[in-house]
Amino acid sequence: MKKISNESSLQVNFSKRRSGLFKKASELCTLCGAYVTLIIFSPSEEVFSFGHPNVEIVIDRYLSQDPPQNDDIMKFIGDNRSTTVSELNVVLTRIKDELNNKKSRGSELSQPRQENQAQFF
Amino acid sequence: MKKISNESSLQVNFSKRRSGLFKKASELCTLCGAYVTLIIFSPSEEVFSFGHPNVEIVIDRYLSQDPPQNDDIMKFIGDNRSTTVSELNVVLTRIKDELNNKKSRGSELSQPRQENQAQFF
DNA sequence: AACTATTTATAAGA
DNA sequence: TTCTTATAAATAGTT
Repeated sequence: MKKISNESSLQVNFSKRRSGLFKKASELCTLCGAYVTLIIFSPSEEVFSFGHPNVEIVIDRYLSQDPPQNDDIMKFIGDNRSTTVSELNVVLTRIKDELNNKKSRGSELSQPRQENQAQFF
Repeated sequence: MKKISNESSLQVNFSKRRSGLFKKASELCTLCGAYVTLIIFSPSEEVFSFGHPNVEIVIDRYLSQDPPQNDDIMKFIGDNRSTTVSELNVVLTRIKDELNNKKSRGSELSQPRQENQAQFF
């Protein structure tokens, strides 16, 4: 699985998959009572978001985890039955970036978390 | 579509759908080069997260939108081909909570956004 | 956890 | 874009 090169089919594909993702996210809330937030930026910087009960509450809860749970990534890998190599690459990229972030992080938002997380690495 | 009452089938269902959602989120990143974050809290408070390039970057970008785009919810509704009544309820709940949040909001994290958003309501 | 019948999502084309 | 439809994938229920 690789990035779609054709511009117009990328646009169509993005639109369809975005819809599908939001639908499944809301179904997970309804079916299981989960708290979920999903934020998507298109390649052209458009933002689309969903949150239950709302985006900010889930973000707040995520950022104020004490101590932060870093095993969530592992849970994802372990649970994903049919993960392909290229999908795992996405996850590995995330882990790499995550590790880099421990060392140099700039935004005001992330700052408060830095001290907490530092203990874990 | 309604919340699953049976505890063990809820657990199984949550596990399967969570995997599916993470897989689709990572596929959207790979296929379309989108920036995505997905945060899920299970009913038992476990947290699962995914982000590309990572969770914090997408959150930062979402929270620092200036001006914040409030039409994202409408885009979701307009785009979702086969949205059912119960799924729309989830969205409407979000809108309601969002509106409530404009009036009373407490957390440090959300505070900076409050002024920006107030102009929109 | 594995199997499978069924439903749903998606890609490609009109 | 929207609609159609063949194919692929996800899911629910079962064992």
